[in-house]
Amino acid sequence: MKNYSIKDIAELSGVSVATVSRVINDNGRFSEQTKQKVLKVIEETGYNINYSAKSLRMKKSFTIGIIVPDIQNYFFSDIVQKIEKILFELNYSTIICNTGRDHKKEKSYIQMLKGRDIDGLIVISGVEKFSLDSIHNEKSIPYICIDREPLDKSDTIFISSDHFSGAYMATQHLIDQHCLHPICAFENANSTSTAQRIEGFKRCLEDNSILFDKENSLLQVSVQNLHNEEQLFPKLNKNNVDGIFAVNDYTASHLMLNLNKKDSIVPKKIKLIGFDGSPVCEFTNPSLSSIHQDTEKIAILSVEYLINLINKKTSYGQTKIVPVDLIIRKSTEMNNNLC
Amino acid sequence: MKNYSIKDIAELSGVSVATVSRVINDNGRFSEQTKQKVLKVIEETGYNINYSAKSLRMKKSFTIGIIVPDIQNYFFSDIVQKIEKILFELNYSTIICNTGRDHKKEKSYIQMLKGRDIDGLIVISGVEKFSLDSIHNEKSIPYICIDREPLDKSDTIFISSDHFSGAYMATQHLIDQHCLHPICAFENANSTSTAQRIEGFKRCLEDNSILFDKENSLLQVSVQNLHNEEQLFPKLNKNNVDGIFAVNDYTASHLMLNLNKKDSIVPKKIKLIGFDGSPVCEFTNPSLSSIHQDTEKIAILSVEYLINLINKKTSYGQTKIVPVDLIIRKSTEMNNNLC
DNA sequence: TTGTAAGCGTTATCAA
DNA sequence: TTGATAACGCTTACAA
Repeated sequence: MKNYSIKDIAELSGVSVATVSRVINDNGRFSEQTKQKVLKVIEETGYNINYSAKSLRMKKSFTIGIIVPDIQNYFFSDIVQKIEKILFELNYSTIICNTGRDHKKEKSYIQMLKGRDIDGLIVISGVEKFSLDSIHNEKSIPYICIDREPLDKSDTIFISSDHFSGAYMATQHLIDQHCLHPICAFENANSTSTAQRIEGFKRCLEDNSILFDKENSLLQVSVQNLHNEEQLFPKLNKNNVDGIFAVNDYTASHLMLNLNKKDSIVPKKIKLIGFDGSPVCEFTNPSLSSIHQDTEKIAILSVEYLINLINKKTSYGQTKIVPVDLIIRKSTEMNNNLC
Repeated sequence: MKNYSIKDIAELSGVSVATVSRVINDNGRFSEQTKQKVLKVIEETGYNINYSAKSLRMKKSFTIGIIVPDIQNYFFSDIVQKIEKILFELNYSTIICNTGRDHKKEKSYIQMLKGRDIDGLIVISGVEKFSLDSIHNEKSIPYICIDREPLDKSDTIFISSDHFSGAYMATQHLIDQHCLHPICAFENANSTSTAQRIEGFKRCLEDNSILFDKENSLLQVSVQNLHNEEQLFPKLNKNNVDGIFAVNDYTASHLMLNLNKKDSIVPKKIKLIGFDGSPVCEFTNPSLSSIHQDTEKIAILSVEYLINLINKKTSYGQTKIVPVDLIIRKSTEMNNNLC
């Protein structure tokens, strides 16, 4: 079997290439008879569209790029998978670009995506503010930013979970569970969303008249080194910490492992809550309270707005905030049932 | 900024398009002087290669497709991410096709990938034996099967973890930990790898003179319904089950949640071991023993052989088995320290 | 309703 | 060392 081209189909069905093209794309007029004839030949030959040629001609590739830091991360793979599913149903191909948080790799990927004439781009999270790096004009690719602030908001549509409120809810929950000295744990505060979560934490303390000071209310940890982290307990004890809001489940779950290594102090002495709502929450011991992000909604919105942007059906410069939910599990349970 | 083409670059640097192409691809001869001139213009204009045109002309797309059931699954996302990383370094783009285990979606994806003139394909796991569906001839796309048997072994290279030995090791470990009545738990045995794991379990029982019978040695569970599974305990009690080899960590971890819901019977009454070596093993309580798959090795081998296949540097019909490791954690610990 | 032909941006052949 | 040009497979005026 050779690779048939539209020209072969034209010859085999005794019509011109133009007609074949019209039939394939159901565009323009042709008789039912020719249509059947052509379709039959296409069926028989197993003809396959050549997208390179089509893209070249139409300057449109039916391809969407996704820039994502790390598909190993549950939240990212969840959202990517959902976006991909929706796009597939819309007949778009997806090129997933896993940057590994490497700025050079990101640049390089964007270069490649541009060269492939992608119709649109979805940027998920990441450290710096995002910019497509091209002079702002009609040639630039429509893109959507999820959980990552664009350098220029008028360039794009910004979609984000309500990180601030989520963090606020988490912190308030700790306080409601009688935590007097809650702190916020994180690995780094580089990303937009982490920064917002920390802000939410801070605001909640203030609203509850609890002193927030950078030195003692924030705890920077390195998950990699957590298992041989000697300084953790002294730090916690010094400030009488009885509640920890970790900015994501990854940090929270590792923290829990460490805290409970010798004695089970979560939730008895320290209550712990994470952020993301990942599956690991169910498996930790005790199970981990968390803030659940609505990835389904984020995925749907992202695709919807991107497609609208591509078809110029909506305007740039919008911001969409997606609500989050507090999921209460055992890691923040009160000590009613102490023996 | 318009999108510059090679023609623009040619004009701006006062040479022909042919020369520009030669410089860009460093192929053919040209003077150092022209090279510098052209490179300078490229730099200044921010010229970007048009891959559609290049692919169309060269019948080569510098793109590799990956067919994968579900990137939510840790093992898959791990391996996909590693493959993608290696391919990126080799200047290949990757199109990740998440089939959701949907046969029609898979077909549709393969159609699309063919239309994009992909240079090669990596197929990861999946239910049925894989076939590219094209008459076997020179036009077919080189592909690698990971953990999924090809319909025709002479068509491809088959790379797989040593599922059989892994399962054998897991089962032997249960027996070494004094389990007298081990069983094997799984959701379904559709995939090649699961079937092999069950085989390994079976053989190990036989080698240890433990009776294997389909009815009582195998336990089919539905993770979805596990939390309200009433029949689980009667089944286990009936056969005096004291050890469970679950064919993957996903099943194992959910099983553990269920088994320990009321009393902690793992590992005291029942020892439990999984397969995959996913991160969740560290978080379950008790931590989950498992068989670790060497995804790094699998990824490296896959890319290496695929590239060789593309460049006709190796031959079809090979099979590569990648060794696995037994990781012992608390879920299979013996009851020395009973109080 | 159908056909002809130009052109999308490359690479590669052939000639200079 | 360079340049002119055909060809890759497709869509789309424009013509018939």
